[in-house]
Amino acid sequence: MSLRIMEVAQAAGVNKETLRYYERRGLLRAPDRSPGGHRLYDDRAVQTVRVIKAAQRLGFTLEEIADLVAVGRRRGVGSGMQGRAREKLAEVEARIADLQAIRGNLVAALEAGCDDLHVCVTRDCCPVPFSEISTRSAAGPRR
Amino acid sequence: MSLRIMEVAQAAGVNKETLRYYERRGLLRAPDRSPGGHRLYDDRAVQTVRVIKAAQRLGFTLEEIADLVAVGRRRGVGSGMQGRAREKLAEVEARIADLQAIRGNLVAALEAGCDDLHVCVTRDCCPVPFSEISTRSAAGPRR
DNA sequence: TTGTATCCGGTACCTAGGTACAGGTTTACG
DNA sequence: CGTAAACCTGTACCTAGGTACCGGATACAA
Repeated sequence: MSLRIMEVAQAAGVNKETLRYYERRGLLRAPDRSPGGHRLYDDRAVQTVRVIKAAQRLGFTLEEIADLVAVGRRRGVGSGMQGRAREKLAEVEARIADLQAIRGNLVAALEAGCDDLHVCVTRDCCPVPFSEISTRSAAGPRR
Repeated sequence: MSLRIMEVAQAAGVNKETLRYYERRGLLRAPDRSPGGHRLYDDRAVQTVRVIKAAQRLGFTLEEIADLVAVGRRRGVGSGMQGRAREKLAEVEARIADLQAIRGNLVAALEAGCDDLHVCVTRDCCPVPFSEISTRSAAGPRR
């Protein structure tokens, strides 16, 4: 039994373009084709997509997932999943710490009744450490 | 005393292109110009940039900050900063909760010794709720 | 056979927050 | 006055993760 791209997409809850995109990115193996060139997936493909989406929710990027999938194809224990999960755990914990710092500043700003960015920064009423914050890591985008 | 674009950029710890970009985005007021067209900032500009960067670290997007700055120019209490901060606090808390769920799954996967994405999803050994996760909010990008 | 739904490959576009040229002025210094 | 550094505008490019559209081919139902 083979599945068309739209069937796989619907079953996995993604856009069909996303499947083509994953194939380009090396996340999905290229499926068989019909005589006319249409993709014919086996039903394991749906599960693979679900696994990819689950891994994204664990905080992995598509590039990392492509690595994991490639390693998984070489089979067996010791694929590196453990090590990568450990690294990812550290990242996630760092993000949580960042957000909690942000949360703390927001709560402080609310409690102090700050109501204007410029007033806050020029008066001393404001508990949000604008100058400290702004010199801490002054440039570069945050994720 | 007026400052050149590079002086402002260095003082605020950003790229000079970033200042032009903020001007385009409506975050910085267009400064005076020299007879030849060079930007001449007053020294309050440095502080404005620092405030923008601080607000970014509080979790606001540039668009939201542009709003806040515009509102701030209309002056006074009741600018909406409080309300917006409250909304932002709710968002930040939701993101923390998401990340803590992710963290929980990673810890569980590590403790159970999962070492392969496909094996985990097909066997019952794995505590990571792949199917539940993958049906929860199946499509759309995560931030 | 005709209609229409689906598919193909390739490419362009989207958000967010910038960064990097290119090619042409202006300013500052000696 | 000459020259080097800084500046100008405008546009293209970057990452991540897709989404949308194009012209043309294919598949399936009536």
